[in-house]
Amino acid sequence: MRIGAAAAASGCHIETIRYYERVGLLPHPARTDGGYREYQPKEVDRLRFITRGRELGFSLEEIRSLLTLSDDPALSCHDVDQLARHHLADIEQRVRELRGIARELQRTIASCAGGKRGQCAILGSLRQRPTQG
Amino acid sequence: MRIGAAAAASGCHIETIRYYERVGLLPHPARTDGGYREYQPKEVDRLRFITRGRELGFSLEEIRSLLTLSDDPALSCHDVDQLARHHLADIEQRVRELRGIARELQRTIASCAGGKRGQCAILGSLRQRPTQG
DNA sequence: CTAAACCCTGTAGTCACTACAGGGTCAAGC
DNA sequence: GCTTGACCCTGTAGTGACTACAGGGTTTAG
Repeated sequence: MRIGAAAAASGCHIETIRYYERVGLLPHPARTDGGYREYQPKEVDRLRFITRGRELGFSLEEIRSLLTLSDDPALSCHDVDQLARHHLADIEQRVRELRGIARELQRTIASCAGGKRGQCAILGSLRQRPTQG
Repeated sequence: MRIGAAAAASGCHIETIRYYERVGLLPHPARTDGGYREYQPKEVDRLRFITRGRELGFSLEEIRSLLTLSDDPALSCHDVDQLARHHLADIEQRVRELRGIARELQRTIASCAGGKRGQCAILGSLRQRPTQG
């Protein structure tokens, strides 16, 4: 199939597919006489693997590792597990940080209380050092 | 004060200060005879406002808006409030997404169960479509 | 035969920095 | 006066993961 169909099958933009090829995540596919990329089912599977990994928030480098592990016939499940756990820990850390930020914003917005006067609590909070709590 | 001191006072890297100046978030400061940037307290305050906004996850464009609103003598508190609420909604959306990803990863990791056999549940999950749940 | 849909390459833009090369300035110590 | 080192300057290029575009070529349907 050609790149448009591969894009439709994988939920990945055409430009992104070419980008993945450029950075070496996808092999160079065969070409038609007219110079069009011609993808085999196996290559589309690989592309889906990548997009799925992206959906799960893995970086392209992490996906590169996962692909290497996946290609390995003597499948080292332990390495995959380690990578996934590490990634999970990263995500959980990000969630904690964002929740902290959200709490602080909520507090700031609440203290604004529709104030019609010249003193804006939100701007005031930005002018100050972070509240520790 | 010079840029190094301004960096220390604001918790912002020297290169980042120059970058903010380049993109127009900070005014061009006065220069010493030797060509060094010379910052006034007011400019350091502005820099702190920016770094604080970044800590709260505002984009530089959002901070640009906040600075404009902050500079406005007829302070439009409503606009500030709207911007902050919108930003909060963005963050909460991001947290929901990340939590969804974390849940899915947890499930996948759990189903791996230290398997010593050739079938890795994590890689298997990546080879498939997203689970809908 | 023509128009539209599809595809190609190569380059540059996005965001918010960060790193570097290759210089200049300034203060302290000898 | 001279050297050493800390500090600063400009300009450019790199990061990650794309995205957008210019300026072309190919294929297919009517």
